[in-house]
Amino acid sequence: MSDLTAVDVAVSPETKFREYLMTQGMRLTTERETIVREVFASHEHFDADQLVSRLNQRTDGKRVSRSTVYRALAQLKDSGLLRAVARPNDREVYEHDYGYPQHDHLICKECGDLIEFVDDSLNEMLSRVAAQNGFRISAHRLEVYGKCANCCRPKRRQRKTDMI
Amino acid sequence: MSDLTAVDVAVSPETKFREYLMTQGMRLTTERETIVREVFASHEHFDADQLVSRLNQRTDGKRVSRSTVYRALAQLKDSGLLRAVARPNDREVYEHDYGYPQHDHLICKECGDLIEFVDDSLNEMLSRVAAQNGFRISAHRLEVYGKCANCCRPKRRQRKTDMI
DNA sequence: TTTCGTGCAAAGCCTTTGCATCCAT
DNA sequence: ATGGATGCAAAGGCTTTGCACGAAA
Repeated sequence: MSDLTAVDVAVSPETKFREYLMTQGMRLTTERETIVREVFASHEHFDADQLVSRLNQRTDGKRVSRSTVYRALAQLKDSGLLRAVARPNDREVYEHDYGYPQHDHLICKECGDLIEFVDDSLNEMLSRVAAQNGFRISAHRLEVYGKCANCCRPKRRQRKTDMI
Repeated sequence: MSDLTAVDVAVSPETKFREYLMTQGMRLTTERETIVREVFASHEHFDADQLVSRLNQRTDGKRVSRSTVYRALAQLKDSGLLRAVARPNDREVYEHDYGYPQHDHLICKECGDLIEFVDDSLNEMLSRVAAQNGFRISAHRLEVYGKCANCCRPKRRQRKTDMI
């Protein structure tokens, strides 16, 4: 992800997941633990398929079936550990919703890059609008589409990370 | 839709659609014309399936196949006449993007109602963020999830349009 | 005639689910 | 022993596409 600062959290994702599962009469199985760890091993955005691939590449034999991954993703979302942020290619894209500050995204239509940003005035605006409509907000999703700085500039060839 | 005021437009949706199609070397066929008219006959949000149903209920024999509807929706989107606004039940939901002011939505998780709103500070914020990131915005989608006024209040039974 | 469009049915794609087997308590 | 969990394969649900026929220029 970008340069947003991680937030201090009291307990690890595994623990938080276990606590959630317990409230649902479920257990933190080996598979589910493997998945949470893999999910929180990196701050990148990912979709179900990418997660499955990452799990399949493991050499420690801790593979998990696709079904279990999908089931776990739903549980991670319900537990507040993950959040669905976009659906670029008809695939749900997830990101950490635990230990990470709330933010929104600029989405480049050319290279698909997701740029995170935070702006307080958005929340002020949302509160105002909610009040005006007697609406009780539980969440929001703001996706800003366009062209990122890199894709905007005149290109000889496309350069990914420039300025070396 | 809600109480947003329609914007004056120079040409009809049909005309605008025809113009777009011509630039693509396509024609405004009877089917496509039937679809644009049906789409712009009402300001409600709709999904592909609802549009197909509306077209199937016609008694004037002007029915259109599902494939053609899907193809036309893509063209209407490309032409700037329609915009995809949400995807509540895995169905893409569309609304008019022509002759209607730009706005965003409060989406009630209980009853599924879409409430439109406009707030200038959002655009100010977006411009600022875009500038900071060297990002060129082409569009945005803001979905605010929660509970609408109607669903919030203590209910004996659920009432749709109250206060009679 | 030639190109574009339509309709039908089949295929695609991501995701969900039925079901038999397994595992931990 | 027992209820939840996993994996596989099949089913689902929306959307897209191949293809032959039809219509307009």
